[in-house]
Amino acid sequence: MGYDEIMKLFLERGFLMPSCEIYSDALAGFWDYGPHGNTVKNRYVDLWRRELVRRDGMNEIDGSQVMSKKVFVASGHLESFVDPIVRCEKCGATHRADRLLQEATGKLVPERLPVEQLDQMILETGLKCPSCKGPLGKARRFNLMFRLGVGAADDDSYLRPETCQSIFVDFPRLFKVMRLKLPIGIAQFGKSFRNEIAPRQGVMRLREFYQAEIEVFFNPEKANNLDKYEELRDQTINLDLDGTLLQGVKCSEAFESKHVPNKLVAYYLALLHQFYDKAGLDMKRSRFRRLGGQEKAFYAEEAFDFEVETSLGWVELVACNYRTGYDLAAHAKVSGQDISVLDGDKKVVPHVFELSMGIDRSIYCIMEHAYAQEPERSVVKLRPDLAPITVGILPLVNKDGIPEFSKKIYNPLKTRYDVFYDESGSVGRRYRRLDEIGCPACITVDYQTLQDQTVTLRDRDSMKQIRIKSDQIETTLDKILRGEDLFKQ
RNA sequence: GCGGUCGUCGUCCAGUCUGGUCUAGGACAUCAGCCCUCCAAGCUGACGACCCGGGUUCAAAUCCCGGCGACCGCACCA
Repeated sequence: MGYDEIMKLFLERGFLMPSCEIYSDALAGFWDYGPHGNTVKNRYVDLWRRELVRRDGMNEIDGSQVMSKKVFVASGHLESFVDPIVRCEKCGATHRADRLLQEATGKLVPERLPVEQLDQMILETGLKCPSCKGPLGKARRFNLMFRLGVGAADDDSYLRPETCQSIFVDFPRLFKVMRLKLPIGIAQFGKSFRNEIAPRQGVMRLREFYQAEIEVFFNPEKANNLDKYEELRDQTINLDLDGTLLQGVKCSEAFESKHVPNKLVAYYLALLHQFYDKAGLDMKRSRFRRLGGQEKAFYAEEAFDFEVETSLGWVELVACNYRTGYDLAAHAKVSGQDISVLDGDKKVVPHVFELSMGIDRSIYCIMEHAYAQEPERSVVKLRPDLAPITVGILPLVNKDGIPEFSKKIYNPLKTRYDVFYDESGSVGRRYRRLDEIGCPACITVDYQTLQDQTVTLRDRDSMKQIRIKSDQIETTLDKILRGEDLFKQ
């Protein structure tokens, strides 16, 4: 199913809407989650907590979104999270100054060259606009961070462009007071902000977006000394190495053939593969793509993007970056604090391997993979514990005491599950509506219920029905949420 | 940011070229009622829109300008 169908479903069924929609000056790249979208997001994050954070014994924090200027001096974002651009004075086209010069001179032009030097080079080479041969204006740096003025003094600060900087600056205290030992993962779910020049494609590129980031701190001398690696050594992943796709590579093979730098990286790639499998992605359409030198972030020594294939092409869901000691060393230098920690009896500056997950796009891709257009209906085959509604309670008819009995069933379930009570229209219509938002189960109260206290339980995917005792509803729902298939014949 | 295409009920479409008959029409969806013993049935009724601002005109959904947004292409994507 395609992007248009999914976005239509999102807009029509209360998953998502453009932020500030009713105003004419609404900005691109900002979206609000509606009730169903919000529930799916919360449930997705819960899955992330269960299957990555808790499973691996990580610590989760929640840092502030506004951070001081020096954080980004240290992180390199003030200097490097920029594009040097020049604008043509005649046709108005914007170009990357460094790339233009590189093309014209054939020499390497570092991206971080001061703008004065770029201007000088443009003057010397007599560079003109490649589109219209018009004169070029002054080069300037466009920083993708949102700047804020805090307090009456209007102190420079920034909305964080990635959640992980909170983890790095909090790390020294966390390590001490939480009695942490290397290797240790610190995780965070929250908002990040990037002033994209041209946000596109709905939630795929946002200016304000959710990330779930995991920073694994480890002793670089012990990157191959990891007991839990054995648990996942046979887990297979798909690796894309410079355009060559290796499908079904065992974690152990990936390490032994040196496709990944160490056991720790192999283990976390395998763990992430398992996570998305559980989240319901079609893993046959997934890969870890090793990034070449040009593509990597400025802080990454090795990088693998976890990507899935969708109607929009391959979409990056998680950047897996081996950041080395870059971040902690930089924060140590700029802050003047000692950020090294004790590992055994040796002081080390830990290295970092990160799993930087885009939440909004993950949810989009899971929905797209789960959406099926069947001849008679649209159905989203979400795994039950990600569904916005777990169960619908439907009286078959609106008379003879059936609604009353249905409400008796509904009321005690309300506080434990996401339940939806619906008595309007035909029962078939109500099934269809719930299918379309991914609700895995419906309970229908009929005349037999009044006789023997049984209700029908209807399965979203097969549309089959079984009868269960009404006092068995909660245990049955718990089974469904655990992923048990009660409708197999 | 640039270029192209476009913007009408929740959704899809008619109306725009050729200004007035548009008090903006239809279908689907939604809501209420009737009916109703399990997969979008039927009947009755209701709710509901010209993206925003300015201009031209006796008169603007319709023509012009600007803004915002969407899509496609370019560029960008730490």
